[in-house]
Amino acid sequence: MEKLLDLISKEVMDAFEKAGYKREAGRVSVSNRPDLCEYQCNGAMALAKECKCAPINIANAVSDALKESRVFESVEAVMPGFINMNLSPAFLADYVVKMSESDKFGIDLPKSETIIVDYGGPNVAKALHVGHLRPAIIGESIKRILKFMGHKVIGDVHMGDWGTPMGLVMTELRERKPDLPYFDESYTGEYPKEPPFTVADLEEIYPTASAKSKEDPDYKARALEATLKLQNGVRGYRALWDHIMNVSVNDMKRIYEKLNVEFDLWNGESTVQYLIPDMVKEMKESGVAYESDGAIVIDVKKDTDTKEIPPCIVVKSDGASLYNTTDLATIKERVIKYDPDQMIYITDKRQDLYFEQVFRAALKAGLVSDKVTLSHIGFGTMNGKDGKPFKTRDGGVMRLEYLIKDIQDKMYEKIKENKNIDDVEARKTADIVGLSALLYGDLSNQAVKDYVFDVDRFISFEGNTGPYILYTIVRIKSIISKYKEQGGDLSTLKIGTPVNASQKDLMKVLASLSQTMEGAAAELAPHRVCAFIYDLANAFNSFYHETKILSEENEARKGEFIALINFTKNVLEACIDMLGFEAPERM
RNA sequence: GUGUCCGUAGCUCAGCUGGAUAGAGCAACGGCCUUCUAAGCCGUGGGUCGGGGGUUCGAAUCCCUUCGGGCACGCCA
Repeated sequence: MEKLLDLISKEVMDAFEKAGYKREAGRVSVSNRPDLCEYQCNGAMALAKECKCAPINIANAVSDALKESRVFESVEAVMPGFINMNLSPAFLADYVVKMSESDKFGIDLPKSETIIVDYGGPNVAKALHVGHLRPAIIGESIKRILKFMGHKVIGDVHMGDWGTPMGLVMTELRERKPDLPYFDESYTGEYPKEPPFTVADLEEIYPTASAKSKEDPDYKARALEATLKLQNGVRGYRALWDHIMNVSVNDMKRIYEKLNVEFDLWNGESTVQYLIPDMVKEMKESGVAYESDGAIVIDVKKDTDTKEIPPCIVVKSDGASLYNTTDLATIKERVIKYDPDQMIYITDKRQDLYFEQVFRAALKAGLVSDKVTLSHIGFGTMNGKDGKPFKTRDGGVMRLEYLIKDIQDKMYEKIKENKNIDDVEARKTADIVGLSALLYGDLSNQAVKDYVFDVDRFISFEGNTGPYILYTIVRIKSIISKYKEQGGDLSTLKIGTPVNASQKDLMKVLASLSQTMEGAAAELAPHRVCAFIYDLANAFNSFYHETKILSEENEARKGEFIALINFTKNVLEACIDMLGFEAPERM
């Protein structure tokens, strides 16, 4: 379906043409003066100079040409040259009915693309912490938005699973349990199926090892040696690595699941190691990569640059690979395996320059064609109420699991205070509503900006929060289930012409969905979806208060109300699904 | 130093492909529950859109400049 604003614009453009002016001037926007009109066109004023006539004359001519239009209820030219319009209720109703009867609410889907979203970026053998929250939920939401828009989207968690940390863990493990068969290079038998450690062990081992290596050069040397053995495929070390991966990945999945975050690929740095030697060789042979200060680099400067862009280092001077190397190899692998149209990376915005370098290097080295869009969404820092990066009370880094639990516990307390319900249901509701608070609190901000993480504000039922949105949905669900109890049948209902102002407002908000989704998808901006559902929830609540729905005596009209709120609910639910949460039945 | 992002109400944030009186929420104050969930709705007060120039009929929005802050700038990720 054509977007509502486009339909209206077309109508006004025709009128401009009919009145003898160029049609481009007929672009319509939502009014910024709702007290005066619903939609406005400012084209007459822009046109005035070039036509050498008063803008009001143009506006008058155009509004005359629109007198017969069935799209508008009223059209008025106002000084100095605004054209103010109100939509015909019947036209609006017709539009919303068509939306409700169409697949995807009548949104015109773009050409379907294959898009890889690279987000998450956790490190194996380390507990997920608050720093992993934003990439996970922003990435997840972007993935869901793009999926909704009909794209084939592949989410890749892309773990840090191949560097020195792995060697550190193995070294510490060897200190503690030197007799394990993994460290016996003469051992040829099967290795145990059970890992020689638990997640809890792992999470304690890494910081210990990391601290030791900083103090003890000898220990550090052993860790590097272990890393090398792993990377060279020494059998015992590989087997041990598999254990670490299994234990760690299972735990990550458990936490990500709490956030409703799901990945299609559990790839990481290790995944593309096999591609690196040939890739580097080809880069050197073709001449794009050359030696500089002992390292292998690719120049990525451009004449148009306004700043100095340092070369992209592909191989370190000690011959080892680094983050850049695996990222380049990953691009190569993705092109071969998935032939994507886009790759989107979600990381901290501090990596802006880094990704610029990698993207240029990938293009220059021919790993990817210029038809493929490579983009980096850099998000800002999550700050505490003091405006400084979020820390626990004692100044440490909070584990993600605790952060989630904390917000869900607080929600539980709040629910128990307000409602008299049993613990099991309260707990279940608290988990759902708490998650909405966490996700919405983050996603409602523009991703690039730093934001203040304020649990008390997020879990509030008032204002622009997740719980408020859910409350609205639950309210609708409650009305609908009562309607059904009274013998109503939803399947026969159809949205009707609005009978009051708030109903019309609600329908106008609904009709702007495609505009919102197009923008959110183009800008990869979940906060646009948040802004939309907040508007929609507000519009519904106003309608709810102005209109008695179930006690409406006119049965046909009651049915039209129910159809409208049911559609509203469907849109709200689709939208919160794109943000990564869902609504409970009651709250 | 160079580059980049940000600066909007007391607080937290929208708005930024230029339009009429800059919007929400929180906090403050005042109304609205015998009736669909008051976790709601309606209303009041609160702003030199960091400052200064410029472009334009018109600028929070575009350009320049300046101040303040965050961040990044070759072997970390």
